[in-house]
Order: sequence, then structure tokens, then C-alpha cells
Amino acid sequence: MNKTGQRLKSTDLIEVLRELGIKTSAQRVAILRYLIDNDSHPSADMIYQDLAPSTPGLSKTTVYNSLKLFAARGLVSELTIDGREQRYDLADPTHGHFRCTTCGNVFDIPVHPEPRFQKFVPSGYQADSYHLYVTGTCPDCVRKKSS
Amino acid sequence: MNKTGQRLKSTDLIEVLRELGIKTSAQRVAILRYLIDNDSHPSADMIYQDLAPSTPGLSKTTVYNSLKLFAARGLVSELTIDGREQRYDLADPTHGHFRCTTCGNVFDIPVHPEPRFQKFVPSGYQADSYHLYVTGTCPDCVRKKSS
DNA sequence: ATTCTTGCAAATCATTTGCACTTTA
DNA sequence: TAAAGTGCAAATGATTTGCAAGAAT
Repeated sequence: MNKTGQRLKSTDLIEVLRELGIKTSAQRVAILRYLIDNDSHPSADMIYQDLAPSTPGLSKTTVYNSLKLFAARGLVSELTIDGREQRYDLADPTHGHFRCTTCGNVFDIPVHPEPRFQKFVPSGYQADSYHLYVTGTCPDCVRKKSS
Repeated sequence: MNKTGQRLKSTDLIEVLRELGIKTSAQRVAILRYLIDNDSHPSADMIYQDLAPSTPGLSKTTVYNSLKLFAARGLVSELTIDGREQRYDLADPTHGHFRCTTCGNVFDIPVHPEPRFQKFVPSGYQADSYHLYVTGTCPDCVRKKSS
């Protein structure tokens, strides 16, 4: 379920892909829809597990292929937030990530004006993207610990 | 070779470990020295490959064990900067990282007053660490491209 | 029709684990 | 000497690769 609770029309998703020069397929549309509908920063495997029942014949290879392609086209960003596995997120430069070291969940944190990070980049370096990554305890886990 | 070009005495390294409640061993001292002498954000395997010739009998398992222990004690930080493998760095909250997407090298960037990131963290969340991660092109690669 | 995508299985590669042996405090 | 560390080899788990069959333009 996405933020607005509406199910996006496949034709809209197809258009998104076309605009990025990505050939469409039922699988790619399903994966894109999944990313839009879930704020869960999923791994390739999570996507596969969730989609497989409703997407007959979907293979994990295709999930990997599609995500890699989406990332190359700038549609999604690859979060390397956890040592072990790669996580994915719809590309959106206006937020960073907070990872709770207690429950392991990853939360978005708003980081509006990215340009303010420019000053940290030494001259000579050409920055393409900025990402703020914070580690700590989320509200739920803070509560549990204090009770 | 470290920044000052001096070879640190083993007794000093041993003291560092002891202060952190880490039992010492020849391997741990070698790994710590390596981290101090190299600003290369190495992976466990790079450390192993570089140290193996001069550290008879060193095993990759020990490199992993030591790094995990150092990280738990706050001596090093685990950089999850690349999808594939974990990278390590002497802990130092006063810098972020810049990864050149052309040559793959990782550079430190000074990010002095961390507290300035606090404002991005929504209330209720308890932040332990902040890390700014920038992606782009390093000066060397900028030069090569324009020539 | 031609080119790109898919999916299976096998291959890789980083990291972890089990366990007997060695070292440290 | 008790407790912790080490190293080998095997196990695990995520991701990639080769390749034949299927789908899109």
C-alpha cells in the first residue's frame, strides 16, 4: 500500500519506464509498482518473495536484472546501508536514512536542501549525489527500552 | 605508510587495544597497524592479502574476527559504501566519504561539526552516528575526462 | 525477423561457522 | 591453567553468469 492508498494504473507505470528508455515487461512493471507501494527499502529477495505468489514464473534473476537496470537509469537508488545485502529505494534525493540498530528497520528522514552539503566537498571533486545516513534507536525501540 | 611517515611502536598499539578491553595478539596488532598506516578504506580481503606475506599463518578468519571486534569496541567503523563488500576505516566521526564512480576510490571528506546534522533527525529518534556519503567524480578522473 | 528479456541452474565471492589447537593473561 | 584467540575447511547466502526459450517492437 502506498502513501495515498491508490493503486496506480499500469499504463502510468509503463509510461514512467518508457520515458527513461526502459523497455517494458510485466515483471518490470510489477517490480516498479512494488517499489512505489512499499516504503520498506527492500532487498532483491524481499521483492522476489512478496511478488512471486502473485507473479507466476517470476525469477529472482529478473528481479536483480530489473533493479540493476532501474538503478542505472536513475529510477532507484541502491542503499548500501547494511553490510550484508543491497537494499533498494525509489530515487529521491530529498531524504536520507536512519537505521535503528535495535530493530534493524530503516526509516526515511527528510533532508530537503541538499545543496547545503556541497560545502563539505573539497574543491576539485565533482559531486553527483549526497546521502546522509544516521544510525541510532527509533522511537518504538526507545520506548521499549525505557519501560 | 601513515600520514606522519613514522612507524608506530607496537607497545603503543598494544596500549590502545588494552584501553579498549581488547586482548592483544600479534595478529590484532598487525591489523590495527595496517588500519593506522593506510587511508585506503580496505576490505577484509585487502587487509589479508597485504598482511599475509609478512604475517606468517595469518588467516582470513582472524582478519574478520578482529575487524568485527574492533568495530564492536568502536575502534573502527564499518563502511557500507559499496554494495558488494564491507570496508573498514579507523573510527573518526569528523569525516564523511566521497566515492568516485569512475575509478572506484574512496576519499575522506572533512565534516567537522557533526551536531549540525542533528536537525535532520525527526524528534523521537535517538541518533548515535551520522555519516555523509557523497558520490561523484574525483579530481584525477575529472582531469582525465576533460583531456 | 531481430533484438532484448526471462528463468533456470551452476558458478562466484564475501562472510560465517564448527572445531581442534595454540596463545594470552 | 583457565579463558580467549586462531586457523583450517566446510557451510551459507547474496549476487552473477551462461545459455536456451520466450516476448516485444
